[in-house]
Amino acid sequence: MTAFTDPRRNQLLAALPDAEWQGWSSHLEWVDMPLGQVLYESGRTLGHVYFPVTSIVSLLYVMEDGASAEIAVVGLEGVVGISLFMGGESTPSRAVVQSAGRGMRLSASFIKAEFNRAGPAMHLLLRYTQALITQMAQTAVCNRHHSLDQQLCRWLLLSLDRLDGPDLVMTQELIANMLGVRREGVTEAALKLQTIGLIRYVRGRISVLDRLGLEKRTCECYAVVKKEYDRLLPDRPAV
Amino acid sequence: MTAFTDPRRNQLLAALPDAEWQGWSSHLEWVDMPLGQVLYESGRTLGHVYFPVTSIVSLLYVMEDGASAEIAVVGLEGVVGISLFMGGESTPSRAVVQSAGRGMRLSASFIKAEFNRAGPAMHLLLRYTQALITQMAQTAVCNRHHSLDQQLCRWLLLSLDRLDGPDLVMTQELIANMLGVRREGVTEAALKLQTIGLIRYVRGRISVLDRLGLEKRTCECYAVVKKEYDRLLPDRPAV
DNA sequence: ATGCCAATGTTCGATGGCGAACATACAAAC
DNA sequence: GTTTGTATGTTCGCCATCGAACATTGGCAT
Repeated sequence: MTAFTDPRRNQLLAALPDAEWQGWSSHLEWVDMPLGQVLYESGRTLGHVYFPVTSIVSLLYVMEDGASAEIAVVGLEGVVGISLFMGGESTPSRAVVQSAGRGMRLSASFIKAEFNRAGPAMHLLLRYTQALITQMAQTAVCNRHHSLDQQLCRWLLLSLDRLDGPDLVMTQELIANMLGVRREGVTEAALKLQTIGLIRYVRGRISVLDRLGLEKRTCECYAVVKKEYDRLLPDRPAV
Repeated sequence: MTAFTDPRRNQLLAALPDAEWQGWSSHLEWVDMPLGQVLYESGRTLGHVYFPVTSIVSLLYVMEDGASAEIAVVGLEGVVGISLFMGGESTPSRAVVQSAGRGMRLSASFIKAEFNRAGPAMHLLLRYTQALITQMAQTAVCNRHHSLDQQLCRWLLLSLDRLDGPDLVMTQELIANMLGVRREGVTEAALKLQTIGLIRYVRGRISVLDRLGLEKRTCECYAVVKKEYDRLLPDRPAV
């Protein structure tokens, strides 16, 4: 079983105490998560929660006029569908697979039952939810104050953290949709990054050449969020 | 006991089943919440959670350069300090009293213990947290896509919903700080609103004359958030 | 190999908000 | 009534992003 097919590459599943993991593993099922798949739609009740393993999922809000904005991103560090255990059953946002891959899912009834046991799994999911809240808050701040350049760097880093290698399969058009800006704006920003040697891209494939350079160029938002995830979600099971 | 001094004007306290309320009431204490008071600071562990009764609290992020942006607002419908029961103990944001008034507070240890009983109080707090998440998400969207004009309307409406009358005690300078924009921008937007007769203001006191007019002028974000609060937090105790 | 289409590159004027500087006006204190 | 400080009003040039229109390029299908 390689790192790519180990379900516990997902850090929430990895952080689950063994006792819980025993119970969960027979209920977890692999799902393919192709690019563009909509895991859930605004206002719709969810049937499952999804633990991305090699995929990345965007939470985004689609406005009445069709424009959109990314609210947060979920990858191997988290879970999609928190409204199931938070009690609301749905949210006004949409979840779309932003980077194809695989993940594990659990039925709504199972995760709710496990959550309501009020044990370590619940506390783990709640700490994850708080980290997600931080990401959303920082997205709001970033949208207010930072340049497209900086936001692109932040977005690339957030994606990179959730992938295995330095390559993202992602057109500028899609990035623009996520960030809620024009495609041309992304083109210009990406050109600058390529010119100074931080990235290289060809038709929908972006390679990050200089990760540190991106970190220097982005705003504080990236570090704030990363630090908070690290603080709230230690790598190994907590007793 | 007037509406102003009834602790259960706070809608979370009101929604608490009587059994829980019995246990809580002796631990709740009134606190004055003067304008500008910092309830908690970024990264600091909290000593209490606060249930605003007549006050309004802003959650905001202060950047390294001193600029700020409001992430969400909490009034009689909610509680300040969710990180205590979410398990993180702190957040990277700051909570500041935006509109002076009173509130009730509970010690960190008490609220954590109550939450961990995993009963109706926990589920109520979690549903509130989900509503707050929606507000944050919509703030991110609004910051990305909507004009200062629309955002000012949204902000006025959010404040109005948490107050008793049509008057806000609030300078344009402070509003600008919350929204993360320049004071001059707020002045211009407010002038327009005053010219068309939606509001009237004099030196730090804003009177809303035409609430419906504001609702027509603001973006969809306001309605999305309001609808979600109404859906997640029914007025009366849930069994 | 050719054609086609998705992806990227380029340019234009328009616009909303910024930063700075300064003017006015109200209200409370003296 | 005068003073003083806070609150609001006004202006100007600047810049990032927008919206639209169009050019170029790379890779896949046939």
